Amino acid sequence: MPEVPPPAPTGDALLKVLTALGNPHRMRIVAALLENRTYVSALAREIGISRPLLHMHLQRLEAAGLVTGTLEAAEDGKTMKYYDVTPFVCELTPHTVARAAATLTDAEADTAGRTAQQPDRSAKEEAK
Amino acid sequence: MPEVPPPAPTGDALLKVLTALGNPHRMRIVAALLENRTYVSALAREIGISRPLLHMHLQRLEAAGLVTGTLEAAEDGKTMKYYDVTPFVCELTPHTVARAAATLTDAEADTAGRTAQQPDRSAKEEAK
DNA sequence: GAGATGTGTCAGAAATCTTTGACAGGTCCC
DNA sequence: GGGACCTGTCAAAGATTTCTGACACATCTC
Repeated sequence: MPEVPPPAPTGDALLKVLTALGNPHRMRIVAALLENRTYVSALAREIGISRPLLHMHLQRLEAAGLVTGTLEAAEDGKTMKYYDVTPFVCELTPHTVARAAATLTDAEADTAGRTAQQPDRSAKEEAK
Repeated sequence: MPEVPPPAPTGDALLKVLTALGNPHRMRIVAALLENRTYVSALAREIGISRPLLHMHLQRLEAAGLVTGTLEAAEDGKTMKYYDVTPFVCELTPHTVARAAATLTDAEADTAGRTAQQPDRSAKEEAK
């Protein structure tokens, strides 16, 4: 097993995780997916929301790196998208929050697209 | 130190923490307050936002239990509200999220039924 | 008194997030 | 050819959150 480094998330990454998890539906989605992986339609029926809505929520969770979706072919040939939760670990304390806040790229001028994910980060800010 | 009990936050409490922390300004507020406590007006100048806006953000953070504000009298008699960050600890993993999701009192919009339930227990300041 | 500081509140824009309904495609089985 | 499933997308409403400009009060100093 490789060394487990301190996550030390960048400000943007932590912000994405927090906004992704800060929603009742998405918390329930993680809970349902942790118990047993399923595909989109079944999950929508399970938690009682529409498919387009679930699709959006899953996209948000996946963009934050909390779940991963894989397109799989069932025996009968139908393609279904199964989702699994990522074994993420994130410790939330004043210190970790402050540390992340220091690397927040506030004016996020990312191209407006639906596949918005991990913007490149190269600038490290040096305070004081 | 004695045994540190697992926080085991209720779904609503965790949700409140996540939505409170899931905002660039509020993350920066926690960071600034961790470095040194201040009063509202000074903090507003420090991070460059208006006082009413900061007031709202602080209220949100305090409602989540992440910071605490105390009204103190300066030497010259002016009353200023100083804020400190609470030493919160919250581990974010699929398991903790799922555990919290199980106790979510989400559907608060109960159109027909009237269930006795007050998730909000805020102590009001005594009006002058 | 005026002017500086501090506190808090309020309505209303502005921006963002959530949700719905309809649409597109695909594969199977009767 | 339907249906019954699966996948995805889109535009537009609906509901929240964010933000700004005012306003109110208080104290101290000039």
